[in-house]
Amino acid sequence: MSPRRVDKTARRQQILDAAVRVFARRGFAASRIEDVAAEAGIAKGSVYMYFGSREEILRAAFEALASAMDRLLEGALSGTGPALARLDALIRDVLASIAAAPDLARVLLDLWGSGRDGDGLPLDMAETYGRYRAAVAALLAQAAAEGEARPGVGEAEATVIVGAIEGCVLQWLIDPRVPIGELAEPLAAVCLHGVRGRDA
Amino acid sequence: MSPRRVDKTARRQQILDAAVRVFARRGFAASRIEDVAAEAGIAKGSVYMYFGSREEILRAAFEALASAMDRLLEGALSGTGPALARLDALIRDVLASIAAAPDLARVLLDLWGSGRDGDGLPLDMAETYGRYRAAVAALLAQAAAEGEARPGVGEAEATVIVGAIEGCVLQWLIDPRVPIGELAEPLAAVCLHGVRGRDA
Amino acid sequence: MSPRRVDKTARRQQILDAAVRVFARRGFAASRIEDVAAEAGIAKGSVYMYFGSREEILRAAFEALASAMDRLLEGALSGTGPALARLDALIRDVLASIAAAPDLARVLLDLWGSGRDGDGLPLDMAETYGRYRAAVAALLAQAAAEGEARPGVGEAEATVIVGAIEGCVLQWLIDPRVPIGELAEPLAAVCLHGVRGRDA
Amino acid sequence: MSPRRVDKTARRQQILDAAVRVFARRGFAASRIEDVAAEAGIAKGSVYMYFGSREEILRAAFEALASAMDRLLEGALSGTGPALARLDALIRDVLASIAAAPDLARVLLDLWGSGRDGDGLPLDMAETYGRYRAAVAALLAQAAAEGEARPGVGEAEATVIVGAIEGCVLQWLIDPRVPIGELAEPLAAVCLHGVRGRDA
DNA sequence: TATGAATGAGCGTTCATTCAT
DNA sequence: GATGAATGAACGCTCATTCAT
Repeated sequence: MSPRRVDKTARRQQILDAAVRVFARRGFAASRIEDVAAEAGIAKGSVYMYFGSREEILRAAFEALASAMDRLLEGALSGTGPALARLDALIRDVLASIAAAPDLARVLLDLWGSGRDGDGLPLDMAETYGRYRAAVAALLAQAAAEGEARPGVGEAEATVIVGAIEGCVLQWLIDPRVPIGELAEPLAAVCLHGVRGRDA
Repeated sequence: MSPRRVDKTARRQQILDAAVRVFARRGFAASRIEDVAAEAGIAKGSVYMYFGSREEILRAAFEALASAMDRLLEGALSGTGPALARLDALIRDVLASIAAAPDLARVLLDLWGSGRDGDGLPLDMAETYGRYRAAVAALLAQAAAEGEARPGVGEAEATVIVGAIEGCVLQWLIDPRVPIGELAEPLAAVCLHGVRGRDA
Repeated sequence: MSPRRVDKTARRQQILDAAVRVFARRGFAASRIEDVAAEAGIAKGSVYMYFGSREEILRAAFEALASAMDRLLEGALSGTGPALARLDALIRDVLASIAAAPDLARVLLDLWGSGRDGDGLPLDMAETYGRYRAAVAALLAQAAAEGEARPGVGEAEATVIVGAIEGCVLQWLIDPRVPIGELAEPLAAVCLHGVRGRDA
Repeated sequence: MSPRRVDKTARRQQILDAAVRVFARRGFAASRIEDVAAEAGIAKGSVYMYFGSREEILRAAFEALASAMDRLLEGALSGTGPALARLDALIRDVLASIAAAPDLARVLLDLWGSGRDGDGLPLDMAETYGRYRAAVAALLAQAAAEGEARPGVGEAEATVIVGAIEGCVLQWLIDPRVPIGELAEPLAAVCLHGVRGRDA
């Protein structure tokens, strides 16, 4: 009548957190369900009470990442103030967000490659990055309207800026010695002014 | 040098090319030795006459990619002319190189994540990207010396520029609709002048 | 006898009925304890308050079937009147009994194969069918004594008659379009007179 | 250039034979692929070179059984001579066929129950038995035309005769002490003349 | 040299059973 | 009593690798 009570949502999150740590350490392909269970301190079979399959855990990690990113984009778009300042803030927020959850960020290495032919993981990373670019493009368009960006900046420049951010993350993922925490400043500076400098 | 029909090197290359096509299509994790053999038009067991293991094929792909990149970096560093022009040319060359061998480029998705705990693949991607950044940093330093870049540009800006290039490649890998071929121009423009523009 | 809502026996029967429906639908091998519990409207763990194991439920179904059959055989043997008439009635009763509880009958498909090496189910189906044959043989012997069956009919003919009955049931189990309800008449006719007919 | 050579068909048959022995012993549900492989003297994985799944092995057994039966029915229908004599011969042939391959016959216990909801085995046992009944019905119709069976014998009587045959097999499967080899005579006698006897 | 049949370790997933509440 | 979360042994299947030919 009063059975064992558990917060299923919390449990699921606990497993997801454990999985993210394991994925970060070994990569998704080399991560065994048993590793995840051990990291979560539960039995192998128990994982399947909360996730239907190994892939579903990866998808959950993707969703966590994507919704965090969407929150940031939303914030940048709905903010007030000059567009360029908001772009600058977005750059800082994205890097801060990644530094705050580095294990989750490491899963990007597995996520970027997902969705190819055989893996049954239609994560729609493409759409997520599309939204990313669209948000940055919108900020650039506003900045141009405000006279703070040169006329004509558009999708291509948005791709470059998104690329610069994600490319910095990529380098840090490949080599943790890359000082991700100190990159916000130069990242914003280069994106806004280039290496020739504000007045070169 | 004394070929009986095809020499070992050519055969090995043929298998590597086939493997790269398969990896590009399905990702390394989902690529079976049998798929590679079939794509190469040989028998499964024959692959092992040229590669010691499945991982070794991926390592060979990495080496092809890394040496192509080194060749480009070498060219940029040893070239003559203004450093900024050589950086601009490097950016174009990298993108052209990727567009010329898109399947090999797609393997980056698997390579970036390699070298983690469990996968027995000490590829030293980190060092490769370190050389990449060092080359760009050297160009920036020269440009600064030439008065073409603002003083103080260094490692951090090099990381941002490498990030911008690779981040554009990343976006194209995630979504082939991203027009990688048209990105050289805006990439160079943003890296050199930022979105505010040459005279903003 | 002192029920707190429902007594244990009724609850057990309720679970058995549910199990029989599930077994009939999916077969024993594909039937999960959870399916049975859901069909019974109780929780999975509760099944174990009434049955020691999954196999024990199947054994209970066997016992229900066997005791129903024994009741029928008992009736035929203890009845009065000509033996052949009682055999005729037995045939009708068996078919009627099966038509009255078709789900239970479907479990025969799982029961017939039980008791083999690995399944830990010593159901003694063999003995049940032995009693079945013995009863029919007894009726035949009486019929022969009454001059209503040819002399010499014995175990073998009993096996054929039991076979004919169960073989008709088998065909209906395999294909429900077989009109089990209309088979009593021709079954009795063939067993008693053959296809050549009463006066062929 | 001259790789190991095997007769794939023979190998497949060897595995099927082994599987049939295992299925006969433990039943399909309790038979592990590893048991089959061990019985065949090969490794577990090798089974999958010849069968796509565990179920496919059972299906192959079904097909062997069904085609043997079809051959017998074909023979009876295409034979010459009085229809009743051919029915008599069919009965003997079926029993002889089963006695000649008792392990294969034991698989019937698993086959009869196949094709239910959850098991993904659309074996069409129903159609096989439909052909069986149709053949017997055709023989009976011919016999009636020849004046050797009473008019009006039809599908129902065919069902009874098929039932009698298969029901005898069933009893032998349940209890190997049932003398299947000695049942042809009484089976034919009862089917043709009933227990009252030729001239009762 | 090339082959492809054979291997067997390894893993994802299932589910009967247990037991704390 | 009743529950349902948790367990972990078990098994189907895969596939990198080997090796006899």
